[in-house]
Amino acid sequence: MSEDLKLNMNAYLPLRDVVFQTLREAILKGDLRPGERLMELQLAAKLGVSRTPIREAIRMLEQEGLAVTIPRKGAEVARMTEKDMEDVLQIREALDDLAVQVACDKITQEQLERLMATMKNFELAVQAGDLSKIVAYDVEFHDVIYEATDNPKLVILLSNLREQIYRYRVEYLKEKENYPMLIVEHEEIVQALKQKNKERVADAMRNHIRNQAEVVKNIIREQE
Amino acid sequence: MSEDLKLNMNAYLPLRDVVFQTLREAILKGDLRPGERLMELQLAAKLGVSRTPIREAIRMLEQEGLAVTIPRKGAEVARMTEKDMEDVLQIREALDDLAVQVACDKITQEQLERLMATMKNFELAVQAGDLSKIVAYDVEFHDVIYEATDNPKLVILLSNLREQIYRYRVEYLKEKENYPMLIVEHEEIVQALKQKNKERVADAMRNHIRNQAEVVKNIIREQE
DNA sequence: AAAGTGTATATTGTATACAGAATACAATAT
DNA sequence: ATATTGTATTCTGTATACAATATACACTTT
Repeated sequence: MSEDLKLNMNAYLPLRDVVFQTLREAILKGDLRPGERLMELQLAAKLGVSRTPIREAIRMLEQEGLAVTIPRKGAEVARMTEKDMEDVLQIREALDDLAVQVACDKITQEQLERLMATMKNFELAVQAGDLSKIVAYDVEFHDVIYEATDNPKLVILLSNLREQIYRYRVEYLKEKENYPMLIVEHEEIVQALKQKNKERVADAMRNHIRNQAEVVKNIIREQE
Repeated sequence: MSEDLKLNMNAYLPLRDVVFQTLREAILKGDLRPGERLMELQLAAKLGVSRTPIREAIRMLEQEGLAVTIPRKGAEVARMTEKDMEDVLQIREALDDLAVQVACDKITQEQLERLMATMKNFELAVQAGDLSKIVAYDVEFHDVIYEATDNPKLVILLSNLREQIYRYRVEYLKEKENYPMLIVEHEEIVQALKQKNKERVADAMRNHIRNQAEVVKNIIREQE
């Protein structure tokens, strides 16, 4: 933990939430590395708060699968083996499959338009080579589909799964040569959704997820 | 919160874990009702601990979807509308479908035997009319299948979903006339698993879950 | 050297104190 | 009567103090 974590002091949120968001982002960006210990006093000092909100934020990170705590030993950033990632991806595939099929029935015209707009923005970000926008629009693309399911619990679950994958996937998105395929895959998904063709949309999504899976697993394999 | 919650003082677990288990069980058994406020001081006094472990336990209950907290207002036992339950069941159906298909490939001979033994125990418990055993063996039946997936993250997710359903389903299990169908459904699942017939096993599980779904939704509808 | 023991230190676990926000309710004004 | 304000009270949010445990490391023993 070499970097200066800094709180984004949003006056009216409980500190635990602010701390949670801060630590979460640090983990996702890789500033806090897998296996790194999350020591309460240290974090409290660094963030200028007491241990109480730190502890509560850590409990929340556990929820998300981003931290693991061993009683009387403390918490650390969750490590992920290739097997762990395979497990997560297996679940994500099943739920994304569900999401996209439900979305097929329920997606509104307005959501479809947002989806296309997001896809366009994604392409523009790719052309501009703006990594943070690329990531943001990729996330938004999938979020629109998730929201179209009209199942908030599913949205939360999928966001959570994606989060666990993304902290490795960011590496992948740095490689420009991967963008064209992503764009094609997204377009295929949108086309299938427009046609409300469940089989096609499920195939397209499965293909998209599996391609991600390969890449992410390679990254983990390299790290290990 | 009229009943006396009592801690099961397991010397070496952090109090937050003991409190968590205690509150969790109280919610699942219905001793703490949906919508009931979880007030820190009150709970702390009742359980004979300070607010700190109570607060952390509440954060953990949030994880499980059993509590909801509103900043500066406090926590309450999560309410569930029929729509919420439909959302949960939709997810559970997808994941149980995944679980049972993976189990088809991976289940070991020993696990199959445990499954049959559990089914037998379930039937005996039904004959004896022992509700707590009926519930326990029903849970175990599904747990064996979950574990056969060799995907611990999936096991946790499914246990969590089941938990959200079970606190309503307990009502249903009190009605003896429902048992014969449960037994038949379980048998069908085991048969299909033995044959490693993925389609049949998926159909059987889907049927089992959907029947549950109807019952649970009726119970909620009555409550509302 | 290797294994074990003792002690200092670091870290988590728990209780408590205090500050600030939400709530309930009475008093007042409209 | 209804709405509004003020105030007491209850509750959460946060910091901090103290206790219990784990860890590291020097020291002893074999």
